[in-house]
Amino acid sequence: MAVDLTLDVLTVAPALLGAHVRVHGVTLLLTEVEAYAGTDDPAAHAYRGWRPRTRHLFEPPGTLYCYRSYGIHICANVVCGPAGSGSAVLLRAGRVVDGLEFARSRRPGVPDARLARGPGCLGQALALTLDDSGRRFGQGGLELLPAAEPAVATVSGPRVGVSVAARRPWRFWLPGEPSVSAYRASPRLREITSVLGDPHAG
DNA sequence: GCTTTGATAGACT
DNA sequence: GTCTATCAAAGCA
Repeated sequence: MAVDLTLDVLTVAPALLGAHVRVHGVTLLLTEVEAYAGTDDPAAHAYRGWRPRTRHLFEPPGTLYCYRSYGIHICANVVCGPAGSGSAVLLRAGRVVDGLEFARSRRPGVPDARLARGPGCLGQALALTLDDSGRRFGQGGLELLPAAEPAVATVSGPRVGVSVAARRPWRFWLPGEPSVSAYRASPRLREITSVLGDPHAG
């Protein structure tokens, strides 16, 4: 049962848990994702509309959108939702199920369970670069394979490192997976929190 | 032009 | 638990 990427991002995101992503010789089972609802979502890169950097977000569902974070990391998103909505699912973490040798060589000294723990690590394990942004799943060796069966259970919570709309529980993960990254509030949110109180409450 | 800011990760106390 | 390297874009003047 393939995931219909044209559905709402909040439907697509949890449906991608357990799915496989294959690129650059490594296959990853997705264990953690976050939903970003395009121009409706203050935390999304697409919120302020089309920009040169975010152009691939506005391409058809099934497009890969990669961006550079904090100077050194490459994070990957799957564009989804209605065409042109700018919605995407951030791939935060996964478990390497094939191509372990490649992933290990790209992240020397890292235990297998942590090869793709966190969006920056995931990009590194998959050897993603900004040149991969704009590629389409299903073409040129970039594949998105649906989960063999729907996830037994999923959990949701606030998105990591997001300083706005922090109350939207749009992070989804598979409970009990060692490859799921720990929650970290945005540095900016932490400042705000210290003054206004806990934004996770309520 | 110049300043601010991250959808981070790893090192450190 | 806290601190920060690092750099491309965005935002502003």
